[in-house]
Amino acid sequence: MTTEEAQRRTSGVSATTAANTGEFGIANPARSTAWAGAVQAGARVLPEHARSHNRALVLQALFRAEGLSRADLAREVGLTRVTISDLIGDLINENLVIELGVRTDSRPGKPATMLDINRNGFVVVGLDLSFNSRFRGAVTNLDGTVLHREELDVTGVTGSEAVEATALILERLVAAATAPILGVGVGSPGIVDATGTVLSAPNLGWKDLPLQQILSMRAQLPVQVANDANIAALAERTFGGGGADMMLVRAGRGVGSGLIVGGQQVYGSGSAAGEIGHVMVGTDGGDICVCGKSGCLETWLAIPRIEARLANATTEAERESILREAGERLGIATAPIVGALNLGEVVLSGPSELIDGPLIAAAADTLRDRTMAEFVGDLSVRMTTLGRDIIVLGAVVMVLTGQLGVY
Amino acid sequence: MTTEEAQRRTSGVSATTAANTGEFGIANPARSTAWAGAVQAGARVLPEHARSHNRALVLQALFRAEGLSRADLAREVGLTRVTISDLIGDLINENLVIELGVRTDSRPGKPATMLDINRNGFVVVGLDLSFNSRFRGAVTNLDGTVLHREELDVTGVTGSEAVEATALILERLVAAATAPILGVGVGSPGIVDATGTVLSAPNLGWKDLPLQQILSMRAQLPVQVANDANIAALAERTFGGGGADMMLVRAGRGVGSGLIVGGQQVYGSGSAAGEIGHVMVGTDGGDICVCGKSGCLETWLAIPRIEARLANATTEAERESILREAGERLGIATAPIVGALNLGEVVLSGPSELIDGPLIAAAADTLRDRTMAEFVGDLSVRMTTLGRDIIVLGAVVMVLTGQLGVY
DNA sequence: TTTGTTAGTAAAGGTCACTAACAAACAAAA
DNA sequence: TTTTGTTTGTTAGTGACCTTTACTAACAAA
Repeated sequence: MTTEEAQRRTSGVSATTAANTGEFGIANPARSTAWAGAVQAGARVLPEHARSHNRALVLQALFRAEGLSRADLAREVGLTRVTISDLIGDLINENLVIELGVRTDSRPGKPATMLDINRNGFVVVGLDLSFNSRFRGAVTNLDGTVLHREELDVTGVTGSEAVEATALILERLVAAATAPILGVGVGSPGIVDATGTVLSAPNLGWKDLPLQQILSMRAQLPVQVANDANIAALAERTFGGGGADMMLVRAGRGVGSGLIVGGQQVYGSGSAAGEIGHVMVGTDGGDICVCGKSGCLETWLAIPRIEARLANATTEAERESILREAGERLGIATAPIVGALNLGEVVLSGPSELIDGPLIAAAADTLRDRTMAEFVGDLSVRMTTLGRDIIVLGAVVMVLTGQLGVY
Repeated sequence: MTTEEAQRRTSGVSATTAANTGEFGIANPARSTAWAGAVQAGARVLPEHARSHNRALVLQALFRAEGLSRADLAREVGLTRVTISDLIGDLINENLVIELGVRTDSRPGKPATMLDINRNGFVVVGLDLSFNSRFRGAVTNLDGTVLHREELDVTGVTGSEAVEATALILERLVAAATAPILGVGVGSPGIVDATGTVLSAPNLGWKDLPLQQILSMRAQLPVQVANDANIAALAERTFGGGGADMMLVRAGRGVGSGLIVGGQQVYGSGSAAGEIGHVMVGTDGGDICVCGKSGCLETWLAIPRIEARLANATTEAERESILREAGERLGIATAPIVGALNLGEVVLSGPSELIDGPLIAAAADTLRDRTMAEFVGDLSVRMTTLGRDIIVLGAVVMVLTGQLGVY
């Protein structure tokens, strides 16, 4: 690896950069500048943690509204101009923030120096392993704007071959990066624990696979791995305008979901939050599922199942009835969740030609019928606006949160 | 009010005590020493916030394991002995911590001075407004040990009369306090927002009632109000051995629940989290509910409904069948919630002669049948161990959390 | 008596954000 | 044009906080 490559491949954020350019060195540990990182259950807090929290706040403010001056930030965040200047000084040194020049509009006082996140100074790599037959990945800037895409056919590929395929597409993406890589985010199907170990992903034949560790060693970069539907919820929250109490349901080969409760991602007692595909819906039977039960949500909502039913439909009315039934079943299954968590939003992700129409309308109707209007009156049931990139974007959010504390 | 009374009634925790003894002064604002309080969305963090967080950690450690020395605390919390000594100095000055004497067991080195929370130095007042015909309340020490109880018949009492009744029982409890009162916690039925305003409590005829503000003014004490089932979940978490991902379902006149997700209480987008009584269960109809729908969870699980059905049962088998059906319906309704949140525990609260038996067994069976064993394999479905005091204890937890940051 | 260990305190040092004060740069009024 | 007032960003000094280092007190074991 040449020096330039090392330069490009290694995030310049950490002060330990120089030590990490060796091919077999240890990758940068994920910097938990997010406050949440410091305040995990029963962790002491030092002034330096306050500093990283405030630093993350500044970055967040710059993320959300571009074109802020130091004084603007001071007002926004609540710190003094002095402290903001100090923090911004650090951030500029780390090349995370840049000065855009003086504010042009005419008003009294010294003209302000406009600042912004260095949106193109770093890139993020996002990987989507959720499709059955192909892995997808992208290089994005810090905005989530896709700069480069890669796809890889993985039909029938499982086990360690699938790991190799993941490493291969990651390698290609890393090679395509035009700026230092802040980190790598991976959305994997199955159950993924907090350490990025895939506890179980039947489709890929993975069990207790420490994917984060493997990829991090290979790429010499900070890597974060999480469940695909879960990070889709993250993406919707950050880039799709999702609220603080939200559920994202993803219909594909199977059915999964991700939950944001009180602004926080839900992980669950066994890292299996969102796994609603094999919850039985209703009390009137249903088709047999691969899991052995009858009438699982997946038998109603999985895309192959819907397509199979639609294949027998001859009229438009039949087609609509099939889609409405799928939506109804989704409504029946999610009504207790929406009620118990008092969710404000249910967002759907999947092929829009099937989902965005009678299905989603029926789901909304059913949800309203089966819950108390007083509690869920302003419930919004809608399609995601992020389309097929939602997993990749979720991976980006994961990296931004993990490395910069931005969310 | 005499000086002694003022002394007793006012928490000695705050440095502003002297200013708050006036009959019509403003009560101590709730001290948010908890870190969560300081780190609400987008709040800057100063070194002093770190201090209060660490202080709360020390208090928590002392709460959980009594008989710790300063050096033990240093090891436990991760701060140095010097810092712990400093924090403990403050806490002893505020009478929140006491020295128990030197450790007696024989080991090398200087014998340690044992410390403990001053468990009887302060009391907490808890109020339970959840019963239809009577308000209940208790004075407890910081352990949650009940020192004194009060009950008040409120059959048919609603609206402002119910507020007066609440104030009356609170007054009696305050008069019975034998130590400075740390704060007052109130568990109210209905929907209660973060400011302690009862947005809606049909049974009591309350709507947009700022109960926390009213009681706080009357009693000149910090008051916190929340939904009854929600704080029951808090109680179960702190005093009942509940885990970090847990649901507590409370069957009474109606059906409510409280959720702990990732160790945090769930509030919901409209402060209505846990309201599952009027979620429809199954797809095969059911009795008409007061809300107009058919087959709401309440029509299956509310105690009056169960009792009405049992009145017609002649044999033990019939009785058991009725209870099993109620449990099944509970299982059907909660299965999607347990699956989506990957809960580790479902705890029931209510009259144990009805719930603790076929009902809970059927609920557990149904939950396991309708979810994926792989995800909820170690799901525990059980009765609360806290009995009728659960709401009062929840109120205590709320005060401990709000005033001391302990949870 | 000596040695080693543990508890708690004291002093010094570094980090962090604050207040106060100031120069630079501008608009608008005089 | 000069003066006044406003806004920005920086410098200097202060206080809060936790750490490291160093110390004394008190004990067990050899």
